[in-house]
Amino acid sequence: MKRKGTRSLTRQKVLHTALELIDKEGLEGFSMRKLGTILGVEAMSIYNHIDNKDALFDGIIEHLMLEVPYPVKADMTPYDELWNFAHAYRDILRAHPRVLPLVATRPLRTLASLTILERLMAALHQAHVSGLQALYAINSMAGFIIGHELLTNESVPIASIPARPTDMSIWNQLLEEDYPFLHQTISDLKNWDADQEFDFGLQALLQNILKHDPKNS
Amino acid sequence: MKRKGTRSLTRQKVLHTALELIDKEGLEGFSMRKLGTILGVEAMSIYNHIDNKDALFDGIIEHLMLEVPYPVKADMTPYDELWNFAHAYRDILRAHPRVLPLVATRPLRTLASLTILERLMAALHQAHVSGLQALYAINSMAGFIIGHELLTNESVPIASIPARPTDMSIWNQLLEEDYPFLHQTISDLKNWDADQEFDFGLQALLQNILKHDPKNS
DNA sequence: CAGTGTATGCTTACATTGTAAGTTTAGTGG
DNA sequence: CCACTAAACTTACAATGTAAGCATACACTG
Repeated sequence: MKRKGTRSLTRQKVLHTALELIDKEGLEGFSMRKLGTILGVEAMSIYNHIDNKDALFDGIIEHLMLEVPYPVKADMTPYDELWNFAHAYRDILRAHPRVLPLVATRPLRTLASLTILERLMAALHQAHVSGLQALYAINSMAGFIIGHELLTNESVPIASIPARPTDMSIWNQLLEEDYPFLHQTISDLKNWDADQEFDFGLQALLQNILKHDPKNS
Repeated sequence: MKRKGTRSLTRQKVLHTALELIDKEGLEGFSMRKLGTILGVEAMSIYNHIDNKDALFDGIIEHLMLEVPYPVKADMTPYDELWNFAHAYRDILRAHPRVLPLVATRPLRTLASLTILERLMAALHQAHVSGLQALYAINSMAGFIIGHELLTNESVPIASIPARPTDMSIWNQLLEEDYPFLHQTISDLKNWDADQEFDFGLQALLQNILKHDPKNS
């Protein structure tokens, strides 16, 4: 009985394992008791390292945000810097699809990503976008990233358009006379691509955000 | 004991009351028992009208989507049609802020909003945007709307920027030397406006989406 | 109108959840 | 080596979603 009372648990280990558990079983499959079992510990022991379930979730998100790599390369244009960050952020979200509802739902209550924000502001400043405009730009981009990921992530974009070409059951019900334009795009659906769509929207946003700048650097 | 066995409950009433309950108490304050009490009925009776809690939530979302008015005016440009729809959609979301996590999280599994989709496609077609491009455009817009609303709605945009000018506690901790660009925008925060930010992003998106069309109608 | 089927509501019951409260254990500093 | 303390364990409870079975009253049948 070597593990009784022994200090083996750490906050890091709790967060890490919790993330793994959610990745595997989803949010509804998650419970403090299961987490405890995996950690080889009673559920209540976890509460020595985190305040409660909500705080645990906040910790997981912070943990995730810290993993977003900020793209640093020499002589990068502001456009590319924003573009690459957006993709890096999206990649993290896509690496943990079942955590997405958490990220989307709860505000960042931490200073963790201030550094990232500062760098984005710097990039925009370089493109002569600053102050409120820069904030608006960043928030618009962040909103788009999260929102688009929600719509795309094992789910169905607005009004039951199948995200994956596989589940086209509903589309077969579309009568040509009722929904001519939708009917017309059924054939295009096989070429639908989430990444392309993301790039489409991101490009539209960034081009307009940075267009006020005559020279692009 | 006049109400025993009497058919008083309807699916509509259940959905409507559930929406009200969530509006008032939030998602975590919601329970089948509370809903039953309000309806003057035992919790289990509700299950005669809906399959389970999840189906109830789906129903609420569908109910909400049906309330989004599609803007119809004569001689509207496609741009204005999309613009107005985006605002109508956002208005509904903002009218029920505590339902937002639901809308954001769960896919539309219903045919309810196909009509809206069809009309958006028509508008885009009028602007000579069709097929996959049109889908990408609509989904980008929808993603932006939901995502931005999530970031704005009683919450904090990426990295603890206060959505409302009121809670600026964190910003005071910003040292000028560590975050010069952020520090610089503190003074601008009092002018921060969610609506302006939304319009900023929406405009950026729509302008680029429709720019392929030389004449704007 | 009598009888019967069925949709609707009620009652009871159970497993699962988060976590408060109290107890035990084991490493650490004196 | 002994007391202190942090960490883990145990127990307990209230709240949740919902399965199963029972009761009632309305809608038809004849």
